[in-house]
Amino acid sequence: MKSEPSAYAFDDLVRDGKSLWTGVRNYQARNLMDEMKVGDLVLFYHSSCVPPGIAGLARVSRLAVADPTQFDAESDYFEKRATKQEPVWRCVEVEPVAKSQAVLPLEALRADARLADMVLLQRGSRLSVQPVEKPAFDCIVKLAKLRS
DNA sequence: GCCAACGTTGGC
DNA sequence: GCCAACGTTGGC
Repeated sequence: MKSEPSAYAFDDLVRDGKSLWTGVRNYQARNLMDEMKVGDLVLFYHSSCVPPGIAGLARVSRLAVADPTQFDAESDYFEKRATKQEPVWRCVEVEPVAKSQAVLPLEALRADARLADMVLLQRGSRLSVQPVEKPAFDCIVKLAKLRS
């Protein structure tokens, strides 16, 4: 799951203890969150920063629920099509598990042949929630020295 | 249903 | 700041 650290960094999640992953406004990303189960592990990726990369490991602590920001007319994420009965956007809740010893930079991911098939590394991959195959996940956990 | 225009993402 | 890639919008 990607986040711009200037908006919400891994350390913010550590500080908060848990957080609803609000603001996702892409159907594919939403559908991926719908499939998540409590306990699923999440790589927390920092985007649009220097360096972009894996900042930590998190875990799904609550199944997808209606994203409350869609009902808030003051929010950037307001969705006028949404009603309480029929929400459009959902979000899971996540909690921190481990922080990367150092941010594992995108450049290092690209340099590792074992990760070549990752969605993240495909050309023009902009999805903010992406699936990660277990071999790639395990590889990154080792590279970033994340204990899970 | 097509597709051009537009806005956003995100690495560089 | 640039720009490629992608998703969405809306006219037709």
